[in-house]
Amino acid sequence: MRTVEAILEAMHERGCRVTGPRRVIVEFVLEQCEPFSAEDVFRALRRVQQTIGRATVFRTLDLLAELGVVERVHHPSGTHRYVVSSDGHRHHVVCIRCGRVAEFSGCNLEPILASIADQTRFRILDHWLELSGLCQTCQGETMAVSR
Amino acid sequence: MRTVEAILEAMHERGCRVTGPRRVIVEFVLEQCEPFSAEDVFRALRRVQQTIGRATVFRTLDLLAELGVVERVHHPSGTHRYVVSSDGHRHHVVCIRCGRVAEFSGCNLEPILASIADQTRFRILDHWLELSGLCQTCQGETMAVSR
DNA sequence: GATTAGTTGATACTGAGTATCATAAGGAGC
DNA sequence: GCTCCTTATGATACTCAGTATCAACTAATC
Repeated sequence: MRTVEAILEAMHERGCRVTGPRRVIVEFVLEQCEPFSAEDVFRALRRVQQTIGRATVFRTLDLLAELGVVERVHHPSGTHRYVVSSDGHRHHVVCIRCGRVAEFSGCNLEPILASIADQTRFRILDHWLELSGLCQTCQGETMAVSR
Repeated sequence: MRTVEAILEAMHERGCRVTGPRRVIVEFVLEQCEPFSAEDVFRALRRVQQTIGRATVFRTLDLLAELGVVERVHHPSGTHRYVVSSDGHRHHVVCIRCGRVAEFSGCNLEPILASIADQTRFRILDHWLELSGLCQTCQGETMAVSR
């Protein structure tokens, strides 16, 4: 797990300035354990620091994505979410009822990717596996209330 | 490959009306062999039929997605694209340079999904595997022009 | 042909994200 | 600590994708 200071240091090494707003955003982002939108960050920080600008939030999240601190996740709505990237390669399952997200590791897609590369003649550089379903809680509820 | 008439018939069976705009949109969609945005459809059809409305295009594409005629694909920009779906369960590889899309079948994810369900306690209902990379043509080009 | 419920298109709106630009402030060098 | 230069900021206005509304229209059933 990276610390706020380590991330700000990485920014500095990259030739970026360590500013108040960036520090506040990094601190906020590291506290999140669920995916969040830029708007979430903006709204939460507005409550703490009235003056922070929307553009700054977007810019800083872009920077954090470039630094590998967060990852952009596509949301079915078509908007971006961000997740703090943990070590290793991870994916998410989204609950279609309550929106809860679970992470899982070890997707072991390599053999599949190899056969696809073969089939399509593409060089596969990235993959995005997104699952949806019902979390444990909502499984119970849907027994009663059928959808 | 489905025909325009078969699709309009499916709409009718579903209790939807077969209207002029829907016919025009279905005809246009079936001609596409590359992914397209709703805006693409709107602009192309506006040239042919001045009066078609933006909302109608979005609504009809939604309907076609429900009927399984087209599939929604996420685009790195965060907007939706549509592709005409062929038979069976298929996924796509999108070229990050030219936007070309290749389909592939036989994703064989079942063992992986089972282990994920086990790990997360979710009941997995749907999965979405989307790959990005370089198509054969762009692989050649990037050798010369490094990115 | 009359009826009626689904569909349309114009319009205005929302929400995410970007462009612009004058002002503020980090930090390197002294 | 101070200066200066450059980057970063935030307010604002904008774009773009997609949605909501609603009166007018029309497909399809009788």
